[in-house]
Amino acid sequence: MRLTTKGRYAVTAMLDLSINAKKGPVTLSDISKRQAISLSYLEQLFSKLRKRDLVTSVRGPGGGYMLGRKDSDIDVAEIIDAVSESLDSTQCKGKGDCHGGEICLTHHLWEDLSAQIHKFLSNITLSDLVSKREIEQIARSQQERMKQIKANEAQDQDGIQGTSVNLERIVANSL
Amino acid sequence: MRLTTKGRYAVTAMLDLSINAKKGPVTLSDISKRQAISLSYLEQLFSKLRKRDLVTSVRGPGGGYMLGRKDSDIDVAEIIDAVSESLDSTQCKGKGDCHGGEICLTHHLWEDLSAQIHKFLSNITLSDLVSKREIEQIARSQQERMKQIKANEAQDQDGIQGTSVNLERIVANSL
DNA sequence: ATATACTTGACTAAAATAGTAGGTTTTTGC
DNA sequence: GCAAAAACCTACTATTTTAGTCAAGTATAT
Repeated sequence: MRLTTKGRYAVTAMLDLSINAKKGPVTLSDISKRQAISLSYLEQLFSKLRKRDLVTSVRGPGGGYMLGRKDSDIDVAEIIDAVSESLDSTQCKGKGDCHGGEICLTHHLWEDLSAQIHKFLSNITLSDLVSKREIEQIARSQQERMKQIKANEAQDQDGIQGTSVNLERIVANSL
Repeated sequence: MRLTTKGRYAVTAMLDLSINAKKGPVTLSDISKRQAISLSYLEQLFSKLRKRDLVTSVRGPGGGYMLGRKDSDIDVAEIIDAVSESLDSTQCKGKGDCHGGEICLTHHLWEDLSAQIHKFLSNITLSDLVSKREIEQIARSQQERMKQIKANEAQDQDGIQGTSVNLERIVANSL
């Protein structure tokens, strides 16, 4: 288990989906604008999320991404695991031995620790997050702005980023 | 709170101190050999640990580092905090507002999450870790080897690393 | 005095993170 | 059928963080 900004990006994007994809697929382009995450980076992340069936995709015009399951069935740990690199358990994988047969020193400890952090994060679902009142309020105001943005596509991007609430940045400073 | 290899290195080194510095200071050079962490990287880490008074240093011949407090008073969270980069709370630092006065979206959630992970790690002390029986056993066999190493300093380093139990590597694959 | 060992700063190398660019499918609507 | 919208895919680049190296100090026990 590794906690870095990558996982936060992923959780933020999934949160955005959870809020905005209730009535149909949402494009990465929209998420990119709302959360100020680069489109291609989102593509990379969603490729991994799709492989774990955390999201489903619809191709073609009007397409986009939706949650792969109910938001109450998707937990934070799953999302972070999906986008984080391989767990890199090069040695002593659960066998309790390593380094020439000697007992694995702090192995059990860190396994415990890791397991407990994982368990903690796996008890928090997307729906837990979304159900916070303030989140929905701000999400609504973002949807309002998206309409304006779409109505006036020619507008410069600085304006969009300057006024749009930035889920990612909010998330970034806490974990 | 950020969980990366850096924090694991630091915790591993502190564990080594906790085990080996009971009767006097331990040099970074010894830790470097036992845990296969580069001396200079240890120097960087211990500089930060010293600033937080997690370790004390003794200069001159026979000097080295010791724990700054009882191992039962040093927790994992403190160690990770000490070596990890600034918490980077560029915005909405506890004020609950950001982005032009709008309510901070997922701020409270992640603050909670971070706080709970932190709390979890702060409940695990070095002495908790050291008290695991296997750890002490293997530590003793490491001390035996150190004697041999010191008795025959001219020996090549590959031999040392090849036979020495590598605390760091054991730790690395679990979190 | 002098060897030991901490201390500091500047520098380099490798890895992970983040972003760019350019394409190819697939699907919809005209 | 065709054009546009969107996912999908591959390769490349830039930035940041980690990790390690080097060299010149400073303090201190013997």
